[in-house]
Amino acid sequence: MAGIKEIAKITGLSLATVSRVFNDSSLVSPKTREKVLKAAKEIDYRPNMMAAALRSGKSKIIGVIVPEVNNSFFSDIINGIERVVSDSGFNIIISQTHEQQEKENAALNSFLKLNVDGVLMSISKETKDHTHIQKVIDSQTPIVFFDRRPKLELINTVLLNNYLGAYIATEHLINMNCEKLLHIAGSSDVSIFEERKNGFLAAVQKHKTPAMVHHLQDSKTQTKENLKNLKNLFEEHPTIDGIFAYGDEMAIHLLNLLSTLKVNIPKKVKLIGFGNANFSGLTQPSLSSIDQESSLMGELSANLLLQNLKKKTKPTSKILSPKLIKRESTNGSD
Amino acid sequence: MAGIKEIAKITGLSLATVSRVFNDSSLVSPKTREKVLKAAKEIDYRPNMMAAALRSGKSKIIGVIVPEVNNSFFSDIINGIERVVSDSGFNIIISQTHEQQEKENAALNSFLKLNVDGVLMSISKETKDHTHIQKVIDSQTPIVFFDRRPKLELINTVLLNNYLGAYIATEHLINMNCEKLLHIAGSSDVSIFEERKNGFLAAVQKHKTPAMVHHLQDSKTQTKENLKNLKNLFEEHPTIDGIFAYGDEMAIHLLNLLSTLKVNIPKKVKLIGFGNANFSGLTQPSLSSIDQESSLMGELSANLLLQNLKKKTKPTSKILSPKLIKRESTNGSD
DNA sequence: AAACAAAATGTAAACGTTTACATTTTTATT
DNA sequence: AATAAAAATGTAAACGTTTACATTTTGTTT
Repeated sequence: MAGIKEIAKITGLSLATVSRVFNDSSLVSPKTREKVLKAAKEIDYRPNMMAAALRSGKSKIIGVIVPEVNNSFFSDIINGIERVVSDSGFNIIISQTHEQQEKENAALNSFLKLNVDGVLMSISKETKDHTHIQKVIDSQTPIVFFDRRPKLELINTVLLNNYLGAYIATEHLINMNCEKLLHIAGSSDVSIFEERKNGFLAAVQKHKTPAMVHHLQDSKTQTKENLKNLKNLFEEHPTIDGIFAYGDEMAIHLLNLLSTLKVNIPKKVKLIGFGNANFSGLTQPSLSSIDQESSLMGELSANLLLQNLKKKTKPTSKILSPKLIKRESTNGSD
Repeated sequence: MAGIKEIAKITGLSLATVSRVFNDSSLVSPKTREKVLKAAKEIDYRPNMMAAALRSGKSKIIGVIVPEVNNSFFSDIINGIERVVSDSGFNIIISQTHEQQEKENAALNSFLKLNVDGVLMSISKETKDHTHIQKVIDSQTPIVFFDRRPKLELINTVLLNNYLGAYIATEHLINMNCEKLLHIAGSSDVSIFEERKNGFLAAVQKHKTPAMVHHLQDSKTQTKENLKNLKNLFEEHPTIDGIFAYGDEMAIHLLNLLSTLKVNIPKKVKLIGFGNANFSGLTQPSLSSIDQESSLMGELSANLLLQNLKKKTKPTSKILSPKLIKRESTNGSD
């Protein structure tokens, strides 16, 4: 008995007024409010969120789903979300999908059972079926998608302009006097990778720069198969002098591969990645990349969700613009 | 009305038996159990965890506190925790402290309000005051500390033998024929860094190897101040041929610094870090390090907590043994 | 000071489960 | 077949809040 009831007894007030102090404060007089807060402090009152959630239907919990927490992009997003959301007294509960649809379903199910007030998520690469997402939408739980969206209508999204990012990256290579470009493309099943490829193609076409695209055999970046193929590629096309990789991790592997092939970066070949991962500034040479404004993405998503929690607004779509980060890997003078 | 009551009505059973089907299943006959499950599927029943939590006092939520999620060590731990805990039907809720005591307090407070069944945490570097932790302990909520522990008695801990890790790392340098060693030490306020330093000192003493320890001025690794000091250090002591850095990120900075000083790693100087971060295999040369068995640490912590949830056991302390990861930075012949 | 409106407080039911306790049904024992 | 024991089910209160509605208090206007 260390609850609201206790405070009511101490102060001689009713449950209702005490409760109101902690919620809709405007309806209670300053004196009683003070009395209640004093008593609350005295008994070290901690509201029972479960009880409040049950009665009010609002859990004050926001569910966040990311593919992987150990990924600087997503953890920056989480930081952005936290910053916005914790000020409003919400708790966030994070689940990882590890890019598996099954885990995504499980996470959403847990969220519904926990009665989360809203969901922020980036769908997994593997996700094809959207019935579980539809279930969330049907349950009237507001949901905002960031970075990756499902192919559904009328949803809230905060996305990066991947096409533009790739375009900028490619133009940067061209500006640095590259004359024969290569794009290492990510899985064409993933729409953001497709957009990056398209941005690359648009830029080379615009500038009439000779270019080629290489698709990896294996979706895992660092397989022997992939590296062997790449090695062959470079040997067959020695005139390549600019590479745009679909992601920073891939770019780092290229950095290492080219180094073993005694190809100097950036003198002989310039290289740019995508994502501006936390390790991209640490390599040697440091890696030029495209920054995704990840923490801003988190903040915007969270704000959009909070807005939806207040009152159902019509579906909104925000598109962020990526930024070029110039580092050593594209910076060599000849 | 899509709850247990609905199912009771459909099946003609009482609330109690229906509830029992979803909990203490042994007390209900196979036939009725089947009937209930069928009805549950029919109406797509989703238990309301808030109600269950309120009544039973068990939230089925475990709170996890880490300094930073964007850190391969801690996210590996989280993965380990998830693996163990999700099988048992628990949800985990993750909070970051960003190494700030204030955020740690806030997180623990939220956890108590949410009535978490247990807490898994690594205290922040900044934490000096333990009253908030004591509050959790007093509230009878089981708690397990991993990697970093507060200076409190009678607590559950899962720790790494940092002393041993440092010892192994140092011995490895000596085995690779280093004759003058340097340790770049982390803040002496943090006990794990102190242990690493002690391990280093023990190893050089044992092998009678000349050695020195450098303490950074600024706790942030990559400040100009620090780099300048290090540069001076190397110029004053050109005979140094083996370095043990207190962490991998620091080691990478050294890698870059030495490279600009035209000092070849590993031919001239051998370098080893600590932590086996996700980027350590990606640098050039790749970085030798000490692996912390992070995901095992997560699993053990989670198991210990689950055990405590079942029945209050007496405080346990587990110590994990780190493993040497040999890579190029210590592997040069000559 | 009467009449009314606005502000503050109170009463009691409700949220959806779990669970102690009571009752009924089934099974086993004689 | 009677009895006891075990298994299955039922009854109803309780968990700690919130909130619709009712009531009382305070302030304002005439």
